[in-house]
Amino acid sequence: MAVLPTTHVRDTRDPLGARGQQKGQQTKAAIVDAALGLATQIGLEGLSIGVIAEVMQMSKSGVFAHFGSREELQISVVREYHTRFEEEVFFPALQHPRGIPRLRAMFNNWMQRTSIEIDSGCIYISGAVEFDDRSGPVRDALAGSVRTWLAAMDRVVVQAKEVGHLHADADEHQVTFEIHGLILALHYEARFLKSPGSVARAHRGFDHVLERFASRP
Amino acid sequence: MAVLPTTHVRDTRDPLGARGQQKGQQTKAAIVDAALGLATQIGLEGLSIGVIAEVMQMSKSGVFAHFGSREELQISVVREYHTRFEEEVFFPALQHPRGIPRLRAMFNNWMQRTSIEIDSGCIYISGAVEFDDRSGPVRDALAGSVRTWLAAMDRVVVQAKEVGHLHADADEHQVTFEIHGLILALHYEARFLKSPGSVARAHRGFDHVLERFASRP
DNA sequence: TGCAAAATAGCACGGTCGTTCGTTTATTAA
DNA sequence: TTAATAAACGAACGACCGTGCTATTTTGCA
Repeated sequence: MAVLPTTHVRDTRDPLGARGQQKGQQTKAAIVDAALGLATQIGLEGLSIGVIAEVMQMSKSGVFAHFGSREELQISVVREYHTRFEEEVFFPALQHPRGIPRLRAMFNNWMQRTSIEIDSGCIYISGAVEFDDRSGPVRDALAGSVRTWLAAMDRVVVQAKEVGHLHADADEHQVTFEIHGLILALHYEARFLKSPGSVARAHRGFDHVLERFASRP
Repeated sequence: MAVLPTTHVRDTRDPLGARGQQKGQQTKAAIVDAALGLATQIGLEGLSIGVIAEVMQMSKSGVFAHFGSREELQISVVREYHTRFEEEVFFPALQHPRGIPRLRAMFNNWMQRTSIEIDSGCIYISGAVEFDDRSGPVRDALAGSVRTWLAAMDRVVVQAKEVGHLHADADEHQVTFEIHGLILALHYEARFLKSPGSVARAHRGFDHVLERFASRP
């Protein structure tokens, strides 16, 4: 069953690149996209193949065949979310110079995304609750993504120490922990409690963290 | 169906007090207790009457009859959680003098409870995710409980300003917001990510909040 | 002790779920 | 154009769910 190279160039399309996907790959991507949209609202556990099929105007079995199991579908959604999070929050912040500018950019991007997610929900937060005492590949994928992201935050804080913006004995995990708390409080109070003013409070909280850990000249 | 007073003392039992419940009330309380235990682990939405019946060694319909609907059962669980939260976190803190001592006691009790809930889960947190974009009586009960609790925190912060422990222009909502964030970060990083050292970080975060808002002599 | 009322059980219904399987249609490469 | 392959469908399954009925058992009071 080895795939042998053909003697001719495969049509005008490129074999794997840009838009040269097989029909199935396109459909699968569209399903994941739709599923991600649903999952942000009703959670990963709320995902049902029937509902997705309805949204996609496909049969249940048609959707199912692309993944082989509901779990695999959930994992695909987590991976897609991870990619988008990176693209929206992490990479753009790298444009800013190391230290507080980059840290602030990262927080702002994160805030920006969380603010949008006040309406749509965040699977890093809902997923944490849904899978906090379970085990299995979905949980592993989710926790892996979040740990990767928090570790990236840690590195940015370390850089801020290295360039002298934050004082040298600041614990990067402590800084990240407190910032993470602000994001979680924002999500909780704005999305669940519908408290007005939460966004401003998160921003002020971030300033407080910077003040606390800034290097005193 | 008015309950008329009997001419004789009702047996040796007191009519409504301590343990003098009708059999049904006792059973109902036991069901709510079991359901609360389950809900902290698998969430309010994860509650199923069948599983509760199994735990209680009763029939599904026997359990069901006490509540009339699954929703009513969920609300009973929320109310029970509210009561216990008050008893464990709020009331004991009132023993401490107003100002920072009481605020600290309240945070410590909250932390204590959250630390335990690293194993068992917290329905104020899981419930927020499960019901954040839904409406209905369960959501209302949950949001009401949480708002009551956060408002109590606000009052304690205001008192701390009044007695001069925190500076007068500190915004109590900001203080509560940041403290809430610490609790949420603790729950997230300890329960979901299993990161060691989270409890210490939450405590240090609380100290930072106090430093930030303490009145400078 | 007897009797009404309360508590619990048993059973079935309609519904949704993930998954399986055989079939049919659409796509792709020769 | 054709033959092989991929993709999608449709129907059915077993399991679990909340809930509504009607018996049956248990309880509590006279």
